[in-house]
Amino acid sequence: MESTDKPKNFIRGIIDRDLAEGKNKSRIHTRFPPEPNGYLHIGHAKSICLNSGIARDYKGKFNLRFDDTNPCAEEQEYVDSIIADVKWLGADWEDRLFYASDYFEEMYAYAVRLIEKGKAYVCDQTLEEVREYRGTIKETGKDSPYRSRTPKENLELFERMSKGEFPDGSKTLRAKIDMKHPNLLMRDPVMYRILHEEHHRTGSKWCVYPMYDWAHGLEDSLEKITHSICTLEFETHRALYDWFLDELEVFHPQQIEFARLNLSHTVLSKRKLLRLVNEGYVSGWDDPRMPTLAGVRRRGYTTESIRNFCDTIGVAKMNSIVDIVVLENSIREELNKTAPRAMAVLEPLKVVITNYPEGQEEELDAINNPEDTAAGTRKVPFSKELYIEKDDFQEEPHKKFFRLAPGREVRLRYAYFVTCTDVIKDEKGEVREVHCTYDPETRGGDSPDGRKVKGTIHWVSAKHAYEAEVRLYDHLFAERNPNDVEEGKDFLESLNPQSLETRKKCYLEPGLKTADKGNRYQFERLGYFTADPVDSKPGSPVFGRIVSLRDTWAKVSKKA
RNA sequence: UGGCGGGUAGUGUAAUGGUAGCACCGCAGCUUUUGGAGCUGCUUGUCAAGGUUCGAAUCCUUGCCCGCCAGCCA
Repeated sequence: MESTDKPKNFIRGIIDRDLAEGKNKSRIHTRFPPEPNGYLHIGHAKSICLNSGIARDYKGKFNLRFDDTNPCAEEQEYVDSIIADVKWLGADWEDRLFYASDYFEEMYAYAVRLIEKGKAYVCDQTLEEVREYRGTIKETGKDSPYRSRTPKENLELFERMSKGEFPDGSKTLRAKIDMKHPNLLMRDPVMYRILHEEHHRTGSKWCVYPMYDWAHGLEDSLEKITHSICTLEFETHRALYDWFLDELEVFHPQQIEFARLNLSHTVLSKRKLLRLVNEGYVSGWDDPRMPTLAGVRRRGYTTESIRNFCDTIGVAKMNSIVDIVVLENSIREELNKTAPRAMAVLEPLKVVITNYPEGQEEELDAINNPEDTAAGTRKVPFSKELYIEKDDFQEEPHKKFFRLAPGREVRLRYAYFVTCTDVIKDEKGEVREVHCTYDPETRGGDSPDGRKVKGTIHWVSAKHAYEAEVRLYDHLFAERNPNDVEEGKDFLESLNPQSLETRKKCYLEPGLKTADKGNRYQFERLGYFTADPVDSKPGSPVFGRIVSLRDTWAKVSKKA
């Protein structure tokens, strides 16, 4: 590869070699083949970025294909969400959106060819019999008694199967390979099963449906895919993939396997995510706490951040668990550069500027983004009564605490130097409000006499502040380890209780009232927040935290 | 006494026989109109034992450890 900024991995190494050898006439064609039985999650993003990234960098093509060969769990809603998510990630399939179900006719014809060749037969064994005859890891299998049917018989039976003459499970079409093969998958695998089930696209047209191993290679072959990239658990399937394509003597793509993504503290299993949705633990697949693409998008993650994340984690064949902080870092890195700053107070403490004229108001200039001068400035209203963050005041300051304390002068960001003169407490001894004096000479936050303050704190004008709702959900749904649930325990028991969403009132500078849905902000020192694209209403955005506190995660990790 | 695939700092990933690098985490210093921002620096690694070689993370042998496979799921 000529460019060094492109990701390096073993798959690109294979492609470089293939290209050097002129394989497939130096054509590169990849695909992403999800089954529409759930929403896509961050793990899928890895595959999408890998496949579409290769097509992009090598000037090849990339297909989006729905592997909809099992009507039982597949739904149009999932198809729609997957299309939206892949598009959001910026993968471009141009006009090549395909469905395995579009190939059912061709697959059928190929199956007939295999039967004619004497390489496939109709089997009447029950599920239990098939299992029993398959043998085990240590013992070889036994031939099915139906294995010796003639091609003529098989042809006739297969036709009757597809016409719906037999009930579900009564017959299968099986490849005739080797019941003693050390690889269990090669012991006469099922190619077609009978399923009198409504398919989300083909309706009731079919009642025999192809199995993954039979269908997938054909789909790849039909689309002239050059590199069929899939996850590690399909490694043992490659022998079968190759066997079918060799027997059929059709275009033969190369299957390459890589390790799927595991994220620490994160559930990345469609089955489990489906339970969270169905059992009401979350509001839906796009709940901001979900690791689905719809979820992280709603939470405030950007396309760019997910793509950078995928580049960062790399591609290999080793099973590994990527630390969740790597994901968080990817969005933090971007938002630090792009998100406008705003002042906000989550835990208010009232501050009265005693020497500020009663009823006076003024507007001060605040920088929108110190990382990006082009973002300009905005006006922030100031008045006699303010709110500051409770944490920004300590009556008896610790050694390393440089913010507000009795007798101490600090800067109100973009406003004035103030000095704390009084602390007002209630009968319980709790600090209710703090009185300060301000220095009118320090307007804007700099002192003409050059005196320095050690702390700068953020604030909002009590009178002007916009009272909004913030949601402090913690990151995703967290477990100590994704696949490491104790024996016999439900994974729900290991969910991090801090994932639970907390809603609270907060005070924001008034300009945020008109924040558009999906806008992202850095609330000074409090973190990154986004105006929820789903729950926000015009004029009253609801803000959700995008990145959770690093400290929280440190605590969780220590406990775990 | 099955088959297949893997083991590189704490984590993840490069280096296809030629200086073991990068990112995240961690630590230290500096800096900042709030830092979880910025800058600079630092610690830590080739599963083990043999072998081939001038030279091995890389090739060979043996061992150890880990993952996947016994759906009419994908």
